[in-house]
Amino acid sequence: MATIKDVAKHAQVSTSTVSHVLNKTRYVSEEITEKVKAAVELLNYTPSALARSLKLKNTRTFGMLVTTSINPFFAEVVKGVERRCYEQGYNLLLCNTEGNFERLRFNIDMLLQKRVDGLLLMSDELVNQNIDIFERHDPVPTVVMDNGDTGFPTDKIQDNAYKGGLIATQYLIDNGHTKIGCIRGPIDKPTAKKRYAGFEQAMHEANLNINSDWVEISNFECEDAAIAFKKLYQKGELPTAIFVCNDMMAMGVINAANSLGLSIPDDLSIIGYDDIKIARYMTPSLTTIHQSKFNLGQQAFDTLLDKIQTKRESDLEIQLEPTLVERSSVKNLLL
Amino acid sequence: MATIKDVAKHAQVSTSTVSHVLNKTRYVSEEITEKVKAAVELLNYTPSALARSLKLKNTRTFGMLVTTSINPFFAEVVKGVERRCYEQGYNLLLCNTEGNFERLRFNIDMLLQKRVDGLLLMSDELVNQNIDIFERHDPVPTVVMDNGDTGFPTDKIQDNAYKGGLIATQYLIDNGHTKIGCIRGPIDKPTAKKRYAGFEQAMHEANLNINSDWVEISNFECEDAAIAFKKLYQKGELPTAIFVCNDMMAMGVINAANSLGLSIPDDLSIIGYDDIKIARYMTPSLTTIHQSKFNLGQQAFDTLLDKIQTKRESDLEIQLEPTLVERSSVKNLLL
DNA sequence: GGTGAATATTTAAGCGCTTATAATATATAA
DNA sequence: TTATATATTATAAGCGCTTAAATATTCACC
Repeated sequence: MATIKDVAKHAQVSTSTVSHVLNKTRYVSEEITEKVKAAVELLNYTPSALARSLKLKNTRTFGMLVTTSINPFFAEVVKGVERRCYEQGYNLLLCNTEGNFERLRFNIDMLLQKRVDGLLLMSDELVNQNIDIFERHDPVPTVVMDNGDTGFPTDKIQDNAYKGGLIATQYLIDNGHTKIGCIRGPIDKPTAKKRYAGFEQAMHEANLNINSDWVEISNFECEDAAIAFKKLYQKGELPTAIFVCNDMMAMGVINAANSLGLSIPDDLSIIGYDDIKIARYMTPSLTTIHQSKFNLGQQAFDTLLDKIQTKRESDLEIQLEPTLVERSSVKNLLL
Repeated sequence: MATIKDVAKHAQVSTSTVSHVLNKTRYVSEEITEKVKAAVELLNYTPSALARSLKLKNTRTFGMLVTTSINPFFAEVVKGVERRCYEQGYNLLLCNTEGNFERLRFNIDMLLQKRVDGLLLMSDELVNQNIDIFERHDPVPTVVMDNGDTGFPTDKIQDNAYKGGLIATQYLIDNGHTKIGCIRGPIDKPTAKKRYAGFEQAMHEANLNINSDWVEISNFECEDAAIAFKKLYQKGELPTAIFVCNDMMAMGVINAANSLGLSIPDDLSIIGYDDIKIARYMTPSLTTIHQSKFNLGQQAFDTLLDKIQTKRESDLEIQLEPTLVERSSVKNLLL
């Protein structure tokens, strides 16, 4: 593989001149520029970003940690990040933690050895774990995309989960529902907690009781939500509406309800959360809380880039506001 | 940031000794090993993979190009690759082409500058385009995960799309359907072509006519498939079953059919292709052709790794066999 | 023609590693 | 005791780049 030296030799100039014409870092005469370019062409020269990075101390690469990129929610956020990377000439090293803390540690180690310029963390495993990894290394610019407490200072960008839960529940109430259930996320995940807190608050404000038979805990996945719903179903009387705390679970619930002979929204109304791309194409189309995942991704990237470029010391905290998307999975009981 | 020199100085040994204890590349006495490890601990030393790679001429990083990682099919394949990367201590640089050839070129350029050890290509933009990019650079071990002709020699790993189309259609026929339509993928995509060819063959073998009113071309996405179905619907008589050439399109079709007042599978049977994770949770659960995306990803990784480790010159071509997954979206007319 | 300023190019050090080779200390045999 | 083999560690070159400093060249002006 040709190096800058080979190019220099062929063009009969010094390596520094080659470097300067390649990077346009200072004036080089027309004649020499041409010679260099010809040599580059001839030798199929491709500069080594490795050597360059070693010298420059930056890699134009970000590392991103995600619980599982297979989940449409994460996938859409990653896409937003990746898009911005492309636009800004960065690359993305993507790692899944698959819910495994050891894997998180290992991946962060590798990313730091590869000297990524920054880190994007969207992995729950992080939260409330001892982050000695970050103490062990020099601090890398980081932005966390999660609602949890991280235990170390960092930029944070997140959806206003509390408000989202509130809006979702209020919408059900506004449609005349009073018997309202909830299939929520894990007890220990801050995002799940906040969405549920919004639910509680809305119920409280409307002077409605929360029937504990109608509250199930699940894990944000299709499969388990279907199971959770069946459990709820077997307890006897059904609520008329359920706030299912993310769209993937809503999909599982709709499927389970259907196979139990329930028609949505006629027998049971469902509202989801996230507005993943496929929500619109569920049957029935899912009414849900929209959070802009693409934006979340882009903003996270921009925040990170800003931190690096401006060497900002302070930590930013950005909240995105969720909005309601009305589709066909909630029945209006007042009509 | 501490370097190997700092560690050496603190441990009062040479850098070469430090390197050897870190990499276990030769015997170092117990005593000195301890001293080195203590210094590493003390200084929070993290070796620079950059410098290491520059010297060693390998990065333990693969680049992967994907049309769009948001598509569940791609996402699942990527996940398989990523899993394997983790297991083998590799990292993945993920790039989306978003259907843009310029972006493909640019990304490949970046990946090669970053000196990835290998390339995984699962991007349609590639096919039949002039791949001067690969001529311009030294050859990088590459595996293509697509049915298309690449125009340059490479390992290839793909699903037997023709057979999949055949199986899907035969299943509809075996269930008593004779009026069968197809919503297929783009004319110019080899995968789409092969799936459709399987459809044609099955129809032919069963002496069934293909009604051109019942064949629509779409683009493997929800949105457009919904539109395509509506077009088909407006033409008059409906088929009793449709082979929809991937699951995402099937989701769009089911949704569209529903909003037109059609019940699936009672009024219309649908079979999909891919068996993406959410297929089971569609309403009704989607009968489809399973191709092992996770396997596809893992095999692609393994093939690439093998190519590198064994310096294999010849090109491998692996076909994965699709299988039928029976669920609830196809009605048996014979009962 | 000689001078200094401005312009254009080269030299060489260094980024943080690995590793072939050299050097040194220690053990063994003659 | 000396020569030789063995075990352990150090020296130094080089991977492919960037860039400060040094050098060479051009040119205006007296």
